[in-house]
Amino acid sequence: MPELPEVEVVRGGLAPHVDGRTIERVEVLEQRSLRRQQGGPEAFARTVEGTRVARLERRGKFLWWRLQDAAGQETGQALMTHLGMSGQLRVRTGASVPSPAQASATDGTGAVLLPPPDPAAGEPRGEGPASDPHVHRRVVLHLEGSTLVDFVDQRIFGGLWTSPLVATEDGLPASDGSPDDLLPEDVAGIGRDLLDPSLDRDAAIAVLRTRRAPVKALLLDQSLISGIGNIYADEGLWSARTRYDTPGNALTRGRAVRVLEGTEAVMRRALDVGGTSFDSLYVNVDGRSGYFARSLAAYGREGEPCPRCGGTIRRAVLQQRSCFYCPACQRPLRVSSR
DNA sequence: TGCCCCCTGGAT
DNA sequence: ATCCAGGGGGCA
Repeated sequence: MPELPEVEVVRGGLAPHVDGRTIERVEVLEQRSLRRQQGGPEAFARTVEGTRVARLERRGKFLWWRLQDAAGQETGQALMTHLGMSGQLRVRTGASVPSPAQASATDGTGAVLLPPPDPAAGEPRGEGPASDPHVHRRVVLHLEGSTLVDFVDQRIFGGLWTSPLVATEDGLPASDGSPDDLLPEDVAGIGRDLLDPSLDRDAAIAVLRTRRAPVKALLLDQSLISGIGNIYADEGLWSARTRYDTPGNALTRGRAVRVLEGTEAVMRRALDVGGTSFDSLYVNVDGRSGYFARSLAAYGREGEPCPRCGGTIRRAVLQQRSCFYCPACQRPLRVSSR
């Protein structure tokens, strides 16, 4: 589900509910969701329980919670979250548990505020167990003030774990708005993302243009630039009239710039839409509702007309992932022999 | 740099 | 039954 804009929407929606709150208890319902935790669930609980949330930060698709102790000193550990393909973070507050009818109405949008499980009533709509988030709840974080954060993840590709903070290599803030240069060790190998003011675009473009791999593979490589997933890669490439399989070293500098700028623009638009469609009580974890229905030019539109030139959008496969592109206005490019 | 795998479903 | 799904890690 989530690429950078969706994760950022989650971060923004979650922050007011968790900032400054103590994580009193962690409840692990599915051990596989802690696969990446060193030392297992016990270490996870030990590192997280009793700490206070100092701040939420994000780089690319990684979202982490910086933790502090009761005295307000940071512990040097981050609570990592990655949503994988199907992960969601949902807030429940004791004061505002909606009726089952309200919960059903919000179900399709991925909005939050879940009622407690109600086995007697069942699902009032035709929503089967698979669309009932309770079925896929994997971890519950119990915060002070009757605030619960559910980690819901159908496919268990995402997860929660802890990672010690280290300094960035370049000494710059870890991400947009970071107060210092600390970031989780597990994020050290992840490139800065397109919303990060410290991203060195010239360097990224230079690297893109040295590689022979298809440009889409390079966009999806999180170590170079992070946050771009399958959808935004296709949309960014479409906006730059560039085919997914163009070798990186076939890109002119101008074209490489347009690919990155186009991808960034699509992400910012998605973020704007996501940002307006939820209020502070809802952490929207499903961009589909507001944004995807309308704005995608190519992704998922095989057989439909290209909104720019009227050509027919086609689907291809690269690295076991779908690529949607317009064969008419995204022309193949070859490395010029020179 | 490509393939395989990790998982659980929904759609066809 | 088969294919598909917005994630990434590990492997030759």
